[in-house]
Amino acid sequence: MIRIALADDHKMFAKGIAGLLEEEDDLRVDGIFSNGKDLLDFLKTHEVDVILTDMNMPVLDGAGVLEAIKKTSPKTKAIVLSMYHDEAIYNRSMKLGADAYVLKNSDPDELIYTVREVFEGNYLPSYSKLQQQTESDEYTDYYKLKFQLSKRETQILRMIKNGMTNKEIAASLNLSLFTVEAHRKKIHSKLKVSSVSELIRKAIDIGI
Amino acid sequence: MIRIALADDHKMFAKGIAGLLEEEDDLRVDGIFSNGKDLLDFLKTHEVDVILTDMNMPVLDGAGVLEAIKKTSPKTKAIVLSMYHDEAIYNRSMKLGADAYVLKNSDPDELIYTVREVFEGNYLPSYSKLQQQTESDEYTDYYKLKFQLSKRETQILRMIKNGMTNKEIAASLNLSLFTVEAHRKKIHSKLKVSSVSELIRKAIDIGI
DNA sequence: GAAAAAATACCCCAAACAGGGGATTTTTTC
DNA sequence: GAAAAAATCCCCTGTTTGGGGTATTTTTTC
Repeated sequence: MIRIALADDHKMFAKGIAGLLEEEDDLRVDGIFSNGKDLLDFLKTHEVDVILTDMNMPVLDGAGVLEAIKKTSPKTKAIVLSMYHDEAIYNRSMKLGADAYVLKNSDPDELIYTVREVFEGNYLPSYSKLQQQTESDEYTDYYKLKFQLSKRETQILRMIKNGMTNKEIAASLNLSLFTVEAHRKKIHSKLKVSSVSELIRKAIDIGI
Repeated sequence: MIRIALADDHKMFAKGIAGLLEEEDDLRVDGIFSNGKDLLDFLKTHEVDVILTDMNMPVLDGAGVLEAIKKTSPKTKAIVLSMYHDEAIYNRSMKLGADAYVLKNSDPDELIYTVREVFEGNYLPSYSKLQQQTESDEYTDYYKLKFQLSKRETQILRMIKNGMTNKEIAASLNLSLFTVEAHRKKIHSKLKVSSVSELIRKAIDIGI
């Protein structure tokens, strides 16, 4: 039996995940919390095998949880739940000792699989696994078909969504600023938007 | 027994909500779908009392679901689940015949309460109810305390997040463009961000 | 009712974005 | 291997943001 505790400030989502995991015979959710502090308090008196934590939480965020866990109960495995396909957040999580990084809009089976593998100690986190999570998502596929974004466009859209400027994107991909601007114009026309804010919103909606 | 069917493209979330509702003795979830079309297909052969639907879905979105439902099974009540505290989306939902509009980051009890009231025919949707949903959220409270955003700042942040430009916001609130810019600068310094994209992301993180 | 906070409005300047065009090279597809 | 699509780069122009000020009026708070 794999004992689990989780923290996520979106209560509906937290309860949701818990129900999902409880359906599995070998998984048991012992605690559901909506911030990191409540989770850590719980862990003072209860032992679990795996914790799932969101990064953005009030009072004590995911980073704080990871740090504390690695100190106080190093045997406990930690899986980060994140809304963002963002390399910077991914790297920060790993540095803080996370054992896995799962996107919130990935398939529920993906999460269950990861919990088991992490528990067994067989899971080797990598950024390419994160790539796969978004790529295997059938709905992203649908939108890819609907909006016909090319690979480069998808990549750049993701970077814009993650808060990067055209200049930063150009530097990061070794492209001319003009090229990035050209891609951006194409993205705008394909997604029928005309500003960053609309763009980001659309990107979130279609789960890119 | 209130019979429910729901559609949301975030599978984890959909399964989550379902589990949450199933915990109540008087609620039963007969179908969980990840797009509007699958939900409508189900409704051809099954009768339910209340449907819950996300607005942003592939294949057939929430608007399409509402339109179809009101035609084919007008007795079925429809509740819109939305990520966005956005008056435009709210109004569109209502125009299309939604019986209620519930935010995804509101309290689970809020949703359960709304399902029951809508089923009983006692629920009168209003935009002020939407206001309450965000305001009663304890975590938004936490962030309000942390970042000390004023009312006006919160309002403007929400409008920026919803894709409006300073000019549009100024026009909509009957303010000078300078004023909106001034507020925006304050918001930036309070949230420690320096661009729209970071701003929107932060707004989503703190659930505004 | 005085002090503090919020909301309002304005100026300046530099940086970033948005949209219009055109053109070449590389890669994919059939 | 020809045609189509994707990716690259450049120019021009106007709009929108971002950050630095200052200052007055309105509202809140104690």
